[in-house]
Amino acid sequence: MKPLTQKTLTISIQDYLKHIYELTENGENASTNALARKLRISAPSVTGMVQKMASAKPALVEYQKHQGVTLTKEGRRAALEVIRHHRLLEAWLVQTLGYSWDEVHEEAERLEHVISEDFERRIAAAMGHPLRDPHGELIPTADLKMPIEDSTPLSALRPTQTGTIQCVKAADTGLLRYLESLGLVPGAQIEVKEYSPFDHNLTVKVGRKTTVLGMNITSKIYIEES
Amino acid sequence: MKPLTQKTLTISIQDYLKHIYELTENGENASTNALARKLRISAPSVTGMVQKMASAKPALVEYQKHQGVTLTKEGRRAALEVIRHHRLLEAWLVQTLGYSWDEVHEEAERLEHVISEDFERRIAAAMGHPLRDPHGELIPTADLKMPIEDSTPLSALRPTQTGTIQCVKAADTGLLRYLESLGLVPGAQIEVKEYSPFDHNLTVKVGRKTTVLGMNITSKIYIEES
DNA sequence: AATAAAATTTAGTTATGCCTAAATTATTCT
DNA sequence: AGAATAATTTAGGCATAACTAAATTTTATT
Repeated sequence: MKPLTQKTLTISIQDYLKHIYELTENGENASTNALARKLRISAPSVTGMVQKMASAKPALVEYQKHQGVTLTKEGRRAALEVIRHHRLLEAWLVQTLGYSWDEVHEEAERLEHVISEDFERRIAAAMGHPLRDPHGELIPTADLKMPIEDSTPLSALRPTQTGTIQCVKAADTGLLRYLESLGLVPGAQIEVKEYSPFDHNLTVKVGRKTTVLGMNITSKIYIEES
Repeated sequence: MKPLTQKTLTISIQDYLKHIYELTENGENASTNALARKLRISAPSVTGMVQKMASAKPALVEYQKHQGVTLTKEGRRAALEVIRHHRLLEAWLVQTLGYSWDEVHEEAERLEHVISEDFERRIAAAMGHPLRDPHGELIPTADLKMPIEDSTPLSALRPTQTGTIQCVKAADTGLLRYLESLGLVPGAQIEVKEYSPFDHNLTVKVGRKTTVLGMNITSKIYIEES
């Protein structure tokens, strides 16, 4: 008996659902292997749990051997509930406790599983039912529909095109701090100056700063064109 | 496979510690049976876990067969940490989200285990480092000392004595609502009118209301005499 | 089409935290 | 003190969610 770990590193069903949702947003099925990588557990563990979630009543996922998983209506609702919690919490932490956008993710990650529906309603109301979180990500509605994102990845823009940053799809603290230092935050005006066909790098101007950005970044920033 | 319960109703070490703290506040050891009743699990389960907590390094409790449990310094710190979280959260939920004092307990019960030290610091600072929660219970300090409670149980007062309600030690929603309807909330002035030696009932006057209270209630209300 | 490589599942194991039933130890009563 | 009762622990078991190693199925290559 050493430090008495307990706190079983068991992954909650909610986390399974959330990650399956993220993997299937593009319409594809999520492979059990991809899920395993994302959840940082072994592939057999995922297969086992996915089989249970599929044979639960009501079923949370659809699953066929070697075909990967998708969410059922039930499963999707549960996933959107967690995502709504997460994003409302991020907004709430920033607005009322002065967290910065690079600090909120971890905290929200833990809180999202334990807040009540009452708590959810109260913070949503207190903030005037926000549509997006501090990164600009859309917040699922109270009736658990995901609004449609109409902005385009920065990576799809070409020189002379301009727009407003709508959303930055990233959770990593270091990256977020870096992007903020460049002014690459939701609401910022951006103009594409140059495009390099070799590596798909874009040279962009934000405020009075000009920066060269790689695909790894431009694919994560979403723009409302103007 | 039915509704897929998961969410192991496993009791966290933090909860064990919190309940042991509550049972040993009066200086006595906590019996494993009393703990079992409080945690609503079987006595053997408690014995097993308590043995682990005692042989963990660092040990969280001291335990000898048939002698019950007490907290070690480590264990007490961990317990006070959770209690501090709980009470700060209750205060914060009331102050910033408009919860009433009878609604906060459950929510705080779940949140207390997942908030970060950073979160704790932020809400404490935002509220100006409150000394008591909405029920008047003392909040352990940031360095994890429990302040000393200097008020007396209402049950110890006798006619003509007066004072201010300092603290109401109750968590039950119904009881709290009832007490609030009688004006029996922290800060209220109270005067003892009559004492019944048979059943120890007290007749008290709060505001312009006069009420007869049984021991079950008077033992839970703490008064600062005046 | 056959074979090699990769992805995925099955089989079997482990650790944990709970349980019930039985055994033991402590306490109370006459 | 001795017997009856109550409190507590030991023993043995079960369920769950993870794991590794082996088997199988799918996909890619020649």
